[in-house]
Amino acid sequence: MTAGRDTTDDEPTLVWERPEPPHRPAPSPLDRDRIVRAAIELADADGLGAVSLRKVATALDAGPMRLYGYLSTKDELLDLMVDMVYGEITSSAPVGDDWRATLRSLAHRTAQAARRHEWFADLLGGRPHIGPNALAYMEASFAALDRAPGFAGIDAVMQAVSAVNAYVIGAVRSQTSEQRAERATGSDKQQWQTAYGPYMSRMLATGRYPTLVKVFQDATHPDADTTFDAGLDYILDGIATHLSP
Amino acid sequence: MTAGRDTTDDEPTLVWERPEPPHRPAPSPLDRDRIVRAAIELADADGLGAVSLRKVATALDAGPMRLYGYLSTKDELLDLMVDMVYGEITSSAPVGDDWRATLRSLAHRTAQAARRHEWFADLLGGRPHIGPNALAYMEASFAALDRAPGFAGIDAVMQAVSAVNAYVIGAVRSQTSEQRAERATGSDKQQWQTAYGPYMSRMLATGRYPTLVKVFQDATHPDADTTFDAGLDYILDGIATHLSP
DNA sequence: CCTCGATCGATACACTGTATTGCACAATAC
DNA sequence: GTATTGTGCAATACAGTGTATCGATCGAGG
Repeated sequence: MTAGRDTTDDEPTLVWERPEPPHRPAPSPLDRDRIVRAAIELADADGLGAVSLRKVATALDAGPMRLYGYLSTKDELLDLMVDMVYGEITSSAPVGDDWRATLRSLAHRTAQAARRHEWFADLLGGRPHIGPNALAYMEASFAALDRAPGFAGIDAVMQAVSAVNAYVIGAVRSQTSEQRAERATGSDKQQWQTAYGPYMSRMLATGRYPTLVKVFQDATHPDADTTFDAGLDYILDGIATHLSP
Repeated sequence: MTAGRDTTDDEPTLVWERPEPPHRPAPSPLDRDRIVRAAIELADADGLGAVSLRKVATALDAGPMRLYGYLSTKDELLDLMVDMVYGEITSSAPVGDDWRATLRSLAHRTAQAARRHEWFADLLGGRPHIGPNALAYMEASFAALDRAPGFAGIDAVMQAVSAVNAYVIGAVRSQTSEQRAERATGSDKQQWQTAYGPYMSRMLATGRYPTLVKVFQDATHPDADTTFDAGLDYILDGIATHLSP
């Protein structure tokens, strides 16, 4: 009405059909941190398998190839995700004076982070972690032991750190595996029984695993935290007993 | 010549062009073990990424879909691969009377198997291992501690086994990661220096990692076996000191 | 000899990571 | 002012993945 333009004339009005710029629709500056955060959000919600460059890109209103301006490969994205979690772990790290307390705190924070980000365990230890935050994690561990008395030289410190790290990696993986199993059965033990029960019953009935039968029957399966702490204490005690007096 | 048959007559001679049956070209019975072995061969040679159902199938002179008669999913194949390695580990397992010797032996055999099969570490601990050989591994661990004096009940046994397993998983992963790094640099330390050297130098120069600097400078980096054994001893000692007298 | 049921191959589909290509704009040179 | 250059993005393309579906072909049973 007002302008008197009808859509019957299609050719000239086509210019009106483009209220948005043909290209560059608000390019949305898009730095690495936003990319990594989007990827982590996807992974937290739907698992590592849901992290594809296409999905990350569309979550940021961009084409897949756009990411290659900030990343050179998908593995690099995964590395950055891992390092961001290390950032969560080392942020506000308590600088205790006791080396055992410091290592325990780092281990606990790692386990907590792995509970928040189930995919973390899948990436942990798979390739060298040398991002800035992973280095900060290592620095905190080494520094705690380096300050402590009794450690005979830097080599002893390194062996202790390696041992604790190995344990944490394995324990976190086990914890995540258990967490997944629990969640997959709908937080209901009955389904697990019906899913794996027959197989396990058949296996245990073969008589080849007498001790496992006892374990299944008698053991009170403690929660993951207790097991995690118990193992951690084994290692820390083992390290402590090897200190020079 | 001899038979006087020319290829100009194509129609009737076509039957000679089929020396092999049109379908079922020697169906090659193909059981699960052969499939798993082929997959392991591929993984050993070119890594886990080279294990695709198509490649495994063609290695067995079969179409990809043929495998689905024996496997229901690719993850199942990976599980079977893992369990076959557990079979290598537990085959001819020494039944020592000393629980520490038994656990140490199992750990060492695991580490050796992981060296033979670099992909093993990637799969280790990622999902529950409940194959027959993995169960045998667990049975051996549990039995060793169950026979041993000093363990107060099956719960103590379970916590000890969990701790050792977690350590072994993490240590094997670290070992494999290191093995890959060494191999990737052409078994030459110079290349690693030029590849990651600049980045590491920059990072260490920031002054945020003073202890890491010391470690890089002063530490004599021992071989993987020594570190592995040292950590294992920490755990075993820690467990031993927690025994009831 | 014929039919039925199982088995296997071919095809197809949605999806992956990434190389390449081409185009629309910004900034620069005259 | 116009012409040119360069840059960054999107579109396209490709090889490869796991797996569902569909026919054809074979053996066995009547």
